[in-house]
Amino acid sequence: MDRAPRPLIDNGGSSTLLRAISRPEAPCVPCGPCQVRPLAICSALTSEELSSLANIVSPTGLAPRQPLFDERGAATLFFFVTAGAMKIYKLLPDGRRQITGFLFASDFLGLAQTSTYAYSAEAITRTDVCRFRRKEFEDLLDRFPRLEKKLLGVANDELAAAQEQMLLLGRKSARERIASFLLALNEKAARCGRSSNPVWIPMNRSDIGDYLGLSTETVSRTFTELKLARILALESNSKIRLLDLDVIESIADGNGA
Amino acid sequence: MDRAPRPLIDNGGSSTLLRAISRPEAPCVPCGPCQVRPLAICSALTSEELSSLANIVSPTGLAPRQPLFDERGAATLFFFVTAGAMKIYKLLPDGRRQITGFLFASDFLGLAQTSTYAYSAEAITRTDVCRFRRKEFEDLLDRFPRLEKKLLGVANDELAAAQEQMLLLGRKSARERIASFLLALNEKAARCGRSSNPVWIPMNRSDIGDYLGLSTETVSRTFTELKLARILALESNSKIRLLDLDVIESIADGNGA
DNA sequence: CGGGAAGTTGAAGAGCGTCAAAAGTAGTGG
DNA sequence: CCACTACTTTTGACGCTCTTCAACTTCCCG
Repeated sequence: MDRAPRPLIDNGGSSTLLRAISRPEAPCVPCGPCQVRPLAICSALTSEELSSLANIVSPTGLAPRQPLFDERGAATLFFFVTAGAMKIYKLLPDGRRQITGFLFASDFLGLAQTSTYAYSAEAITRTDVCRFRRKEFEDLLDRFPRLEKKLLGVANDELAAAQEQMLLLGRKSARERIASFLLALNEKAARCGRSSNPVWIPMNRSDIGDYLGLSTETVSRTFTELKLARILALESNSKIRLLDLDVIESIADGNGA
Repeated sequence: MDRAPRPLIDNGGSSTLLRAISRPEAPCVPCGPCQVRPLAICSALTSEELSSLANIVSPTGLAPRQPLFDERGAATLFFFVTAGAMKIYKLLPDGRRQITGFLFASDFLGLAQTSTYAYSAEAITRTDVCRFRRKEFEDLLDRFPRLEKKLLGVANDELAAAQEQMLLLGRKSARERIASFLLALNEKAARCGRSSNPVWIPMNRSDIGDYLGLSTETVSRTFTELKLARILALESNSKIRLLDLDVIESIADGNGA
């Protein structure tokens, strides 16, 4: 049943075992050829500052379904995603799950104010991350105020996105949730230089349900419904074309037919 | 019908009219006698730095139901709450509302990365706020890195709280939502030096519903249910005693009977 | 191909929303 | 102080959306 790869970080006990998987193909100056830097907060750094960053980074690869860290685990590391897709989520004791975000190249995760992580993180596809020791990264923040300012800006953007998601979870219908989700995913893809419309949907129906507060069945039924209404087309289960952005937008905002 | 006081800031049109209501009782050095400073981010400042802050602050009073600013209005100002209670919320075009947070003394609001506010803010009770011009406050952040660091910390805490709220909205039952809400409100009151258990509930049932993604009727019914189960007692409609914190906690976490 | 996971579809039921009305509460003015 | 009004809260009846459970189909990878 449990075919998931073992976690990168095992914080189950009191020991803080690190089983880092260094990529063989990782260059000596890891940040040099980085493709996502212009979009990531690293863009706030000069090239000298960047080499300070490069000194403390460990490029790491994750297999699909491989956990990166667990809620309540000691928050000793901090990450940038440079390729692939991840999900972060919280669990209730009985197994109910709320996915609070999907992360793609240029996103970061693991920034905790507390000593433990507030959520779990797991790879969806094959994923590459840049790993930093928390302490070293915080030292860097002290030395490079521009980096800290950028981080504050991103944190604020995420807060705004979280509030938008609360509106979705608290007040939108299943149809409106799906429309909002696809629209947001498509816009983020466009903004971050990934292919948009058709938009890549790396997560499965169960993940989408746990992100939108719906069951997998309702997600599936709603996709079918929108497909029959010729509002969207599934080019494959993981690639969706939005046929009329205006209509989808009006559905997402609650004005839809 | 519309008995709400006029907004403090009118950003309806293109004009940016400021109708600030200076409190007559506001002292010349407004931050000097501030009661909430130890809890607010101002605690990161030395007394010299504090006087720089005091130079640019305008203490302002709000009547119950008085709007402070509106979603999409130009984000020119930034606020600390020093007394009272406020709510921040987002609306859908058809009037559905999601309250994304309740704010009390020592909380701040209005920090936007964009040129416009991402949510509306309105006083629940008579409320006092410290008002800053955004530009001046940002200059202060550049001069006092400790203040910026503190702000980043608070933003991170709020992000964690937002994720907890997503779990609530996406995956918890009405009973679990009410239990989580009362527990969180009680804990925050204790943490911020307000009276806890009985906890002060300044918002009405409709506000609670719009915060928890429920109808007012369901909020009322659930209160009645928990009251009959002798889990909580209403000392008045705005003062609730939690009779068994352990039971309430287990309900909030989804283990409740 | 073949087996297992992921996705879809159907039927039935639960939980919460909606509508409606009663009860409680607060503010106002005689 | 009490009556009048308006709003908030509570309670009840009913219906709808979404969940649950189950069976079936499709997809994917060895």
